[in-house]
Amino acid sequence: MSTSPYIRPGAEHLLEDLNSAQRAAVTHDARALLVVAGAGTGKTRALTRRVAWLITQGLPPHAVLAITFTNKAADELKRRLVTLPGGGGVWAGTFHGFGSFLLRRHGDAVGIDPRFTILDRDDQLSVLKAIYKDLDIEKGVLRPVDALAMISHRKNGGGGRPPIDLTMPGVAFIFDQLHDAYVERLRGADLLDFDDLLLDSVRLLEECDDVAALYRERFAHVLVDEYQDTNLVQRDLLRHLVGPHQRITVVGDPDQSIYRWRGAVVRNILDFGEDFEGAEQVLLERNYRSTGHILGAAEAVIERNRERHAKRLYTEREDGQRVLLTRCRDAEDEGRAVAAQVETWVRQGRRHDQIAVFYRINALSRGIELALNDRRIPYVIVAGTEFFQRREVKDVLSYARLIANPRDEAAFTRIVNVPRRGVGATSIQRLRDFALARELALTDAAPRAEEAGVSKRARGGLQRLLELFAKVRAMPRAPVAPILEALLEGSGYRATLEDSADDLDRSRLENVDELVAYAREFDAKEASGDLQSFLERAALVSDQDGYVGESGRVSLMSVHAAKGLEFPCVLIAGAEMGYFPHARSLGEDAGEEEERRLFYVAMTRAQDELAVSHAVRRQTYMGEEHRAPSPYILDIPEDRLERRDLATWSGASSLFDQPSATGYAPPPDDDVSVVRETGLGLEVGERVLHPYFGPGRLEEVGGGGADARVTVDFDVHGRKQLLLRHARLERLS
DNA sequence: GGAAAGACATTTTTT
DNA sequence: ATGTCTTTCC
Repeated sequence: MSTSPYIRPGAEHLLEDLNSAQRAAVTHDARALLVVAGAGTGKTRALTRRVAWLITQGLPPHAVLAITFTNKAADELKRRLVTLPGGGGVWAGTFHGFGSFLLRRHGDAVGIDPRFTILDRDDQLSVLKAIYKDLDIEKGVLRPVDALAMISHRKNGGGGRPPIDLTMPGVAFIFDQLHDAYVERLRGADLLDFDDLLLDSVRLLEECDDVAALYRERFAHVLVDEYQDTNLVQRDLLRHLVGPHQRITVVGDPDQSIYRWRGAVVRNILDFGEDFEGAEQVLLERNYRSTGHILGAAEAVIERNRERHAKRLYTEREDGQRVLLTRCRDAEDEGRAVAAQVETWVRQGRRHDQIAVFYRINALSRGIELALNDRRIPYVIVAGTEFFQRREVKDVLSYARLIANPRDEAAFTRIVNVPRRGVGATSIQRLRDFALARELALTDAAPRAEEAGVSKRARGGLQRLLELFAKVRAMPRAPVAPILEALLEGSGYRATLEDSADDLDRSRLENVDELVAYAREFDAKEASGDLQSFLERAALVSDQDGYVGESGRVSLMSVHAAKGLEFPCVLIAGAEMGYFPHARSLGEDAGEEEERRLFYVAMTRAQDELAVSHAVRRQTYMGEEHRAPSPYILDIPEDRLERRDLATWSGASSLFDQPSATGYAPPPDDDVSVVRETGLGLEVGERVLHPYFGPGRLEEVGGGGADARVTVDFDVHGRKQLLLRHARLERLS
């Protein structure tokens, strides 16, 4: 391992409080460096320090490109660098932000109007739905959401499972039509979706040598955080950006790759050495975050994955409390158990904001919220419906988008009749048909509404809307807040909310005001910020960017939202088959491995205390289901667990008042004729016993070796597919 | 064209 | 159980 030969004066303090592996990561002079940083090993710290280090070694800050997963991470990085001389010049942002940056400047070289608008998922769906109507396509054969998923899948360069089955009769034909129309529609209206931001950036660098040369010249060192969650297009972007004389550093942890469904490929980080010549790596394995029991339990879970990078985390912390595993009768019980546990921790001196509850799917928050409300425990939901996704906020932004880009069809459709101005579905469709036939943008068709056969009433509404746009377009593009105000007043949007008797509209009005306040703040802070950069900011902020610690409340969030965070006390709810792993991932190895990583990510957020709960029965929209505990729990060594059972019949609810209830018998150990690793000794038709599902009949054995999977028809729980490796089946003779 | 009532499907995670 | 889409009626 080679490190820099000498240290410039003044840089030593950057290394003082680092361990030797971290130092190596910070000072390494490899052309391409992969830092594999396990959970809680000081990854962000190493990355920030490395940037600082490079700068103190003489690299000009503006020659540094730092790509992070969220805007929050980028802001954090910038904040820390500001203290360095010239540190403010670093370009830090997300992949999508960088793509947007490139295309705004050079998009015209590849036929993209630099005034393009960024479409989020909602907008994409509305464009697609309009296409269904225009092309007279039934939604029955292929749902818009699935078509969209497939479009995105294709844009991301395939990889993994296609979201829809194109071999189904008629599907491929319809999909092709939708796909082509979608692409064409976006291009025609200067709209880019998230995927386009990356894809077109790659195209730009590929096709325009001078642009590529310009940025290869400018960025001498590229750093990427959370590399395990990059997709193929992002990797290509980096490869085009990083020429032979540049350096690249990527940081990540393959065990925390949890965005496969969005196109991320773990192989990116595993294959880093092949993608970037002369790559070297540094392993960060010392965990500073968790107690021995928590880390040991998490490691035991993740070890079972096959596709991983060899590493073994260790901690020098005490073992601490065992992982508390609570078996609950149903969701209601689980909610109460969670609330009781929060109270216990608070009694022991924890603050509410030191506690977090994680779940696999957002829908699970409901039951927990109810229970916390019952006990008057303050909480905050992280993510959920995010501010910029709210209907009213999107409405106002759509107005603003039409000022910036008059051809923004998605925005036009959204607000043309909000508030009501007599332009209903029929009028919109007439207008659209008219525009389509003449290859016009919707807004260009609007003045010719009469030709399009739009009714007189609707024409009046359109007229008023167009006048508003003309008026506001005459305003300067900065500051932003007055533009929003003018739109709110001129459209009657605010007045409609103010006059409404609906409670919901009340809070909508507040959100609208909050948006204006946000714009004011933007105006004050961003000296060069105009409407376009404001809209860009609004389009590219993520849920995770909104998280604030120190709220004095318990945090509730999905495991995905928890990525990158840490809490002294963590509860994981719903640790059951169906959630961990999620039902939809079953039957696909890569998917199941990701589910395990997800559980691992959840566990490793915890610093001091970790509690896991599962319910044996759960109410779904189809009725009541029996739930087996998550197989991942079975992988936690018994001596790191403390079990509690609230599902036995005798006085379960009284147990809430005595948290130290006695445990139930652990599942039988693998002694008697337990079959693992291979299917040897088990035959189809045989009766078998599963520790949680109970007795059943073996119906099918598929695959071989460690990947063998079996189908068992359980007497009580019905037919299940299991990975033999994890199933712990016993023969019942 | 619009509001209200009813049908309907819907649940993974989101830059 | 909820929110979204469709139908129905004014």
